[in-house]
Amino acid sequence: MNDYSFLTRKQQDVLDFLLESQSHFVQPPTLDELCLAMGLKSRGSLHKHIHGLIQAGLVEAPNRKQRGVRLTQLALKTQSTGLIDDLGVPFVGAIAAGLPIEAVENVEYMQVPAQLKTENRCYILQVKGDSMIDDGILDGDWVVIEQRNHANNGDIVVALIDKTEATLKHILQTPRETILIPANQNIQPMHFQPHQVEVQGVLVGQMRSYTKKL
Amino acid sequence: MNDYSFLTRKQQDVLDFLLESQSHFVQPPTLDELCLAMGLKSRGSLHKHIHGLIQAGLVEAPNRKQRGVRLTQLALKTQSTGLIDDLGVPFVGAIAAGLPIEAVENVEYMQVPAQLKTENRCYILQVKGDSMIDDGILDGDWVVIEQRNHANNGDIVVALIDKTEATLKHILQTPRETILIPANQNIQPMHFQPHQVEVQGVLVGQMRSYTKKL
DNA sequence: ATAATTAAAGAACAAAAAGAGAACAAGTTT
DNA sequence: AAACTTGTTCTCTTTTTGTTCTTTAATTAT
Repeated sequence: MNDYSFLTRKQQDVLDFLLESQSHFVQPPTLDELCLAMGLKSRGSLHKHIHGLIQAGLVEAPNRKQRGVRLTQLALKTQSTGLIDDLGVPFVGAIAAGLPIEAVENVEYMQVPAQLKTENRCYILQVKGDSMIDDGILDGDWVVIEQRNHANNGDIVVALIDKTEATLKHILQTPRETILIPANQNIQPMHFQPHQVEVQGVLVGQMRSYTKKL
Repeated sequence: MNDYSFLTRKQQDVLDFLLESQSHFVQPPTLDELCLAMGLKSRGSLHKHIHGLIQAGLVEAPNRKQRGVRLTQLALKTQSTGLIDDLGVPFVGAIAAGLPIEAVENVEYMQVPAQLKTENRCYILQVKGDSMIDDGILDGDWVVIEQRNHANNGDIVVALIDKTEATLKHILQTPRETILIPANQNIQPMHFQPHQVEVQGVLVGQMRSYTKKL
C-alpha cells in the first residue's frame, strides 16, 4: 500500500491493517485485540512493531491515560489509496460541444469514490448536449476528467479547438490530422490539423443523478 | 467528528447503552436501574463511568431534584451524525436481469457524492447486462439505490420477481398488473400480477469507471 | 556457512481500568 | 419519625493493558 521504505515489512503490515480496519473498531484497538485480529499470540512481538510506527510518527504515542492504538493524522493523510478522499474532486464547470468551458464561480468539491478517479489530478465537468449519447453519457451527467495533455487513440477527451471551443469526444490522432468523433449517429466526426486541437484531459469516470436537477 | 474516543471502554459502553435504550426508559434511569440493565452489581463502579461522561459533557450533571441519568444534546447529536455517513454507501453486489442479486462476501463502502444519493438508506449494485442501455446504464455501471418498497410509475426500480429473480427496470403499476419495462429496444416489457413483483429500491444515481475493470 | 536482522513467543511488571461493597447525606415515602 | 431511595465518596481487590526483557526461530545479507 504505502511505501515507507524505512519501515520493516511487518511494520508496514501492521500499518496497513490499522488503516484498513480503523472503521471497524469503535474504540482504538488494544494490543491484544490487534494480536487476535492479525493472528499473533504475543503482545510483546506486536508492541515492537507499534513502537517502530510510533517513532515514525505514524501512530500516536500513548500518554498512559488513553489506551489503545491510535493512528496519527500523518498516517491517515498518507493513505492515498483509501476510499475516502479529503477534499474531494473540484467541480469546475460545464462543457457543451462547440462552446468554451463555462466555469462556475464557486468551485465545489464532490466526494468521488476512488474507483472513478485516478491518482493524478482530476476535475469534474457537467456535460451539456447529446454528442456522447451512444456511449451512455447523457445531458446533465458529470464526468471525471484526469488532467493531462496527451491521450491514446480511442480515449474520450476534453479537447480545446482553436483555443476557443471545448468539447468531449473520442480522439483519433494521426501525423496528418486529429479527428474528434462523437458518440452520436446524427453527428459527423470532425477533422482538424493536429495543432488546432489541444487535449485538456481524459475521461476516467462518469456520474448521473436521478433526483437532483442542476 | 466528535471525538469521544477519549472515553474508556466502559464509558463508551455505558454511553452506547444509554443512547440505544433511552426509548425503553419512561423516566431517566437511576444508577441502580442501569446497574441492573447492564449486569453490574455496584452503583459505585457505574457512577465512576457516569462521572467521566459528565466531564465529557455527554451526560447532564444531576441537580439533586431531578433524579436519573439524562443525556445531553451533545450526546444525542453525536449519535445522529454517527458512522453511517463516514462509511459511505455499501456496495452489496451485482444485479443481472433474471438472476437473484449476487451478494459480495465482504461489503465494501464507496464514498459517493451527496448528489447521487438521498437522505434515506441507500446501497450500491453493479449492473450486469444491457437491459437499460437506452437509458445510458451500461454493463458494469454502478447504480445507487434508495432502499424502499414503493415506487412511482416510470421510476427505475430494483424489482424482485416471484421472490427469486431481481432486475433493474422501469416500473408501471396499475391495479390489474405490474409492467417492468427495459430500456432496450430488443427486449420486450414484462407483465406480471401485482403480487409477483416486489420493489426493493429506486434508482437515484449511477456511476461508471473508464479505468477500473471489475 | 557465518553474521546480522527481523519475528515470534512467553514471562514478568507497573499503571490504569473496572468492579464490589460499605458508608453517608439529601431527598422521598410510609 | 422511621424506612426507603438515590447520588456520592471512599477503600479494597481483580482484571486489563502497555511495557520491558529473555529466549528461540526464521529470514536476509555478507
